[in-house]
Amino acid sequence: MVRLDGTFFHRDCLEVAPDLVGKVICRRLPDGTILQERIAETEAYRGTEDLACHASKGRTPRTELLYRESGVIYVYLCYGMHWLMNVITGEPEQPQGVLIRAGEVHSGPAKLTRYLQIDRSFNGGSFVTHPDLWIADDGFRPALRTDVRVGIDYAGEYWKNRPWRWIADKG
DNA sequence: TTAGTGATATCC
DNA sequence: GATATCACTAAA
Repeated sequence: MVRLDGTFFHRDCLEVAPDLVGKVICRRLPDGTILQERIAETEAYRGTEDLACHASKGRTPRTELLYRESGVIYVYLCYGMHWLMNVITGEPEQPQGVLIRAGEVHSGPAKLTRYLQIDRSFNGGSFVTHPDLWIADDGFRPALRTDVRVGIDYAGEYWKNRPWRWIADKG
């Protein structure tokens, strides 16, 4: 198991998102327990022109993290009760990131963060340096398939139909 | 299909 | 200060 470093995340989100599927997300709890789960699904959000990307709404305190350096952890609350976790990718000042959409065991972005006990306290940290949250490569390379992104009907026909969701193929 | 929940942005 | 919106989930 090798922890992913800055060079892994320092690429376009359209490269990082498929590469993240099959990687192992690791979380050390306060009592020392280490949780691990393989990533089964990711989505890419790319730039201000991508109407599904939060940065398309403008640069605000909330979206500021998208402009930070790759590897930064972006966690936000959705529908008042669900924490969603992203990793920032690409060049600083170019807002883009990858949503960790599901694990092998816990399907659904909010189920995964609930299992891993991730909340806003991780927002602004980094997958490269955080002592209790990181992503590792154990050499496994799953077969992938793609699909459109979920829950972005508001983004218009073009962006809604980008095949920017990557899913580990079963079997 | 719908309720539940609260941060965020936008409009007074 | 008020309101509308939202990268979701569970129950029915």
